[in-house]
Amino acid sequence: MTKKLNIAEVAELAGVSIATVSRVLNDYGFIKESTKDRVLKVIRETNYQVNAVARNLRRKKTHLIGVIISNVLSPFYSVIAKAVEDVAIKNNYSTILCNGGEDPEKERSYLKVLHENRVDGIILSPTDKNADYLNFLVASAIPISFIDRTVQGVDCDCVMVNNREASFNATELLINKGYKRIGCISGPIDRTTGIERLQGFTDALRKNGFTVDDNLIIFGDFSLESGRKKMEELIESSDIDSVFVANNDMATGAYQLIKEKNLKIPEDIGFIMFDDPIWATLVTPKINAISQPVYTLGSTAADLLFRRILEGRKYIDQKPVKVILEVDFIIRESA
Amino acid sequence: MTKKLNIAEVAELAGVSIATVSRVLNDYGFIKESTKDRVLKVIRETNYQVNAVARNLRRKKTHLIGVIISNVLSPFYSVIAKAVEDVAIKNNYSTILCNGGEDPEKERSYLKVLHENRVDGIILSPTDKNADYLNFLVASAIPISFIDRTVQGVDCDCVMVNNREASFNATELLINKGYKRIGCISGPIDRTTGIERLQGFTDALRKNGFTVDDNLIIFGDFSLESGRKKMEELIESSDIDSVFVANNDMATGAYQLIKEKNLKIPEDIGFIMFDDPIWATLVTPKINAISQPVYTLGSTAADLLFRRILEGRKYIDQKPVKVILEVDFIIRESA
DNA sequence: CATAAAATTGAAATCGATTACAATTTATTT
DNA sequence: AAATAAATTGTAATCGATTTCAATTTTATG
Repeated sequence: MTKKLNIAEVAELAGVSIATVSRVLNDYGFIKESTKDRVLKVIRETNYQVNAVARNLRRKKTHLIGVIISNVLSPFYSVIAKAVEDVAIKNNYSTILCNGGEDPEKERSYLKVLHENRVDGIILSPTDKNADYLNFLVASAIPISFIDRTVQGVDCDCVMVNNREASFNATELLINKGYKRIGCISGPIDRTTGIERLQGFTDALRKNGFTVDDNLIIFGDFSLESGRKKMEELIESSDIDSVFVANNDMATGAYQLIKEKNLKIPEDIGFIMFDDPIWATLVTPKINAISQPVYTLGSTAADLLFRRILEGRKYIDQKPVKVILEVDFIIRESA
Repeated sequence: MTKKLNIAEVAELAGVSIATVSRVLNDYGFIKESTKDRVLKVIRETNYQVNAVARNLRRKKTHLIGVIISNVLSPFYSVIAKAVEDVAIKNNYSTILCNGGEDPEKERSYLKVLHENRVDGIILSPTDKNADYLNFLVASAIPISFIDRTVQGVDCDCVMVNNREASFNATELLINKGYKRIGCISGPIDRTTGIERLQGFTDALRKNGFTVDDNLIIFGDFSLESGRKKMEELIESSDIDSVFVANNDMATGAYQLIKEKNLKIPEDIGFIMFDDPIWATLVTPKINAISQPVYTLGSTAADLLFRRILEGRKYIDQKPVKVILEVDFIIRESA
């Protein structure tokens, strides 16, 4: 069990002052080659590693960013996590990943932890219930980027996709294929993604002379389980001939149920989903899907964040940017 | 833009000493109710948040653990990440998630970052190339748990599954179904998971009087792309009638290819895979799979880690534990 | 009421680095 | 060789908390 040294002990061993060791650690100022070598030798031999906690305290920078997403298990969010992490590494930052779980309480508690740990920035896919706390964070000058969703009344950089338009197009495809009783498994309407996708759906119905039948619209919580359950309810209560599902996890659940009930796609039921999970092309027939530029979503949010983090003074007072990325609607064989 | 206060300023505002504020923050020692209320009032009104960096420095504890997995995108590792995070929260810890990417360099660099940041413990799915550095970490008394794989010559707690036995059983099923030319898409043999699963495969062949034909064994790197490519090579070079794929990502790629080539499962080709991704039951026919207790894998590793972290003195010198979990071999319709 | 015990508070050391500034050495320029 | 500039190193303050120890105030006890 080797004792863990601190900078003072390294200095002692090398026969120099603490300041000199710090200088070689950070490679700045003037140091004679020979003393530098001597210090480096000690560092190497003792396996000394700086204490980043002390360094961060002094520097008032942690080189840490926090990411709060609602579900690491979802292929959608895990790609985002990866993208953010990639950008972070490129900027020499590490990432604290937090699983908000669509739970405002948990989200709030994570925000607190991240703030207490003085992360240099936060990327958040918010649940819309923590506006006050978020405004407090914004006020205390910690950069935040929203991803996938925003929060009313909080003014931050954000990156999203054209949910409404994409949902509109998807629904219209169903209409054009001749489906008449089109169901929708929507997300919660207190998420911007939930409401916007639903709006796109109803927009399309109205524009094409359909009446919007509330019985055909049912609300899940974006989880697989809810997708499955809501699909079952939809099939049993209303006589739908097709369905638009508002995200990949719910779509997975819905598809499970359709398969169990032995319904044929696209004959018995037309199927279109927001997101394009890997299984969409593995099953037969292949599923029509709205493919989001997920990686870009994440990397863009991270880029925005680092712009503020790194070029602080220059960007800090700039108005927040809102980036809307275009999705790709892929027509395959399910409607 | 509210200024961020420190404990001294809070003390000032409340008209007490720093020590007193610290006492109410941490709820210990004797404090008069009335002064406590006064301090709490100031804290509330100013939205003061402790600086965890300073606290961590003084306490020599960060309440942070690090998790290095090789791919957040893989459903396997993302479940592990979730499990670890769940356990961490329960213990009032936060998690720094790092994507090792099957790259020893990157893994090494992350270990360094985690160590510098003085995380209280590390969970690692290692690549076997950083034994020295790991031993150095072990020596400096930072608790480590291996998950999914181990490293030769490094003595840590670890949690794995019975890879060899499970692969044996899976392969034997293929044999019993009458397949004669059984291929294997193996993982890299410098990962314990790679070698063990391959051993299970060859064990089964030998026990059943097959000769082990090197042409039927091909090595991927556990990624989707490699699964796809290796499947193609296998089909073109050897005339296999069935295949055992050593993990879910490679299996996904392999399945993509099989579908593109319009091969029928299980008639043209029998298919069995290690892991049980969500799509295994979505496709037709459903795929036989070796289902790992993934969540338990993660939570167990985390439990072991926290045992060492929290009950330090008591466990610190205890011999490392090795936990082997049983997988579930699910026979469906693909062989 | 004096005294001991308990409660309450604060002063100052500490954690381990960074960094401004001062001090000393060495090199360069007249 | 003296004066000046540049290079090298060290001292001490600082970041923002926790915690030990001592000092002071209250309360309890005989």
